[in-house]
Amino acid sequence: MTRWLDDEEQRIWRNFLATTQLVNERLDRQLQRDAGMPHTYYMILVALSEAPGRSMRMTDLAHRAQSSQSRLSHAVARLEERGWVRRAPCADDRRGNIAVLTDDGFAALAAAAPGHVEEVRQSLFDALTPAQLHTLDEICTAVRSKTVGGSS
Amino acid sequence: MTRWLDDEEQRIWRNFLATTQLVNERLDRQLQRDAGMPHTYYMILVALSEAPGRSMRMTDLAHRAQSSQSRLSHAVARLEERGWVRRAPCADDRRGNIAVLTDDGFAALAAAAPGHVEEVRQSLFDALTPAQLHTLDEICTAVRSKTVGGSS
DNA sequence: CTCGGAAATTTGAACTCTCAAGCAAAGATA
DNA sequence: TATCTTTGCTTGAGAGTTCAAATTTCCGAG
Repeated sequence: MTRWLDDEEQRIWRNFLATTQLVNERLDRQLQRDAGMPHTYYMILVALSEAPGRSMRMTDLAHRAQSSQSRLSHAVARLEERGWVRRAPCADDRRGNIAVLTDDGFAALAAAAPGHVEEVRQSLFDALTPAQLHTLDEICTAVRSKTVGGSS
Repeated sequence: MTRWLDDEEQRIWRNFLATTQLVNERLDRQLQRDAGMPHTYYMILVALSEAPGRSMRMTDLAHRAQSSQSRLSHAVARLEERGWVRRAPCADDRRGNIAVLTDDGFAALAAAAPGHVEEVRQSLFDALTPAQLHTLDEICTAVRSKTVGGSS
């Protein structure tokens, strides 16, 4: 009673897989090469840069940057070593930690952004028509809203 | 002269990113949990299982399984330790190596497949209408055919 | 035949990610 | 106030990925 994929579904699935992997690899490679950081770190810096005070609680930051808490914790540790982020204790909750984007971190992000955006355009947007882009948006929303939370 | 993303493009980009990451995570988690292997290993086993003689040259296998040669080499080493794949020298090219799927490897794949397919359906197909699926296919093809090879 | 470059593959080190534990502080309950 | 549970975050170990540097073999030009 397994709902196997037929040939056409298989083809589409593999097409999808190859595509998303391609985009991811290009993104990661560009950032690593030109800015010396993986895409996940870039997302963390972006999230911080958009937060009020360029700072955020670790848990909130994890959600914003689409990261697990453990991953974020490790990543922030590395970013702290580079002087791009620093940690500060949270005033109203002594368990909490706040990650703050430093000026150096902001500068690193600003330096990395143009090359990254260009890669995003070349890897995705430039290949699509406005109509395709619109449908892609709908597709992503549909996939995400389906079974967002699984029982653990 | 950076071609920045406007607000709408930003939103779509992040939607896309979150979606592909979600699908990937679900895939990886399901396989790791239920079959004890990451998705990349699964793809290698699938590629081998579909090859004549259930065997393939390393380089061909790397292409088929969307892997770098280095990654494949490491992966096959691990798969060999589990007895799921073995290496054989290549007859007509002494540099070459052939990866062969063992019976145990085939059995492991067969055991993993149903759960994986179900996850694929739940994570992607079930959320989409036939029209969306068709467009998704076109989108992926468009993205992949655009700038397939970059100058290195 | 010989030399030099290209191709096939592996290896090692550095790095990131995941998972399972492990603390410490906060909240709830009695 | 004395637990008990939950929340926030970190830590360590194990595993996979990447990049650059070998290694071995093949191929073509002299």
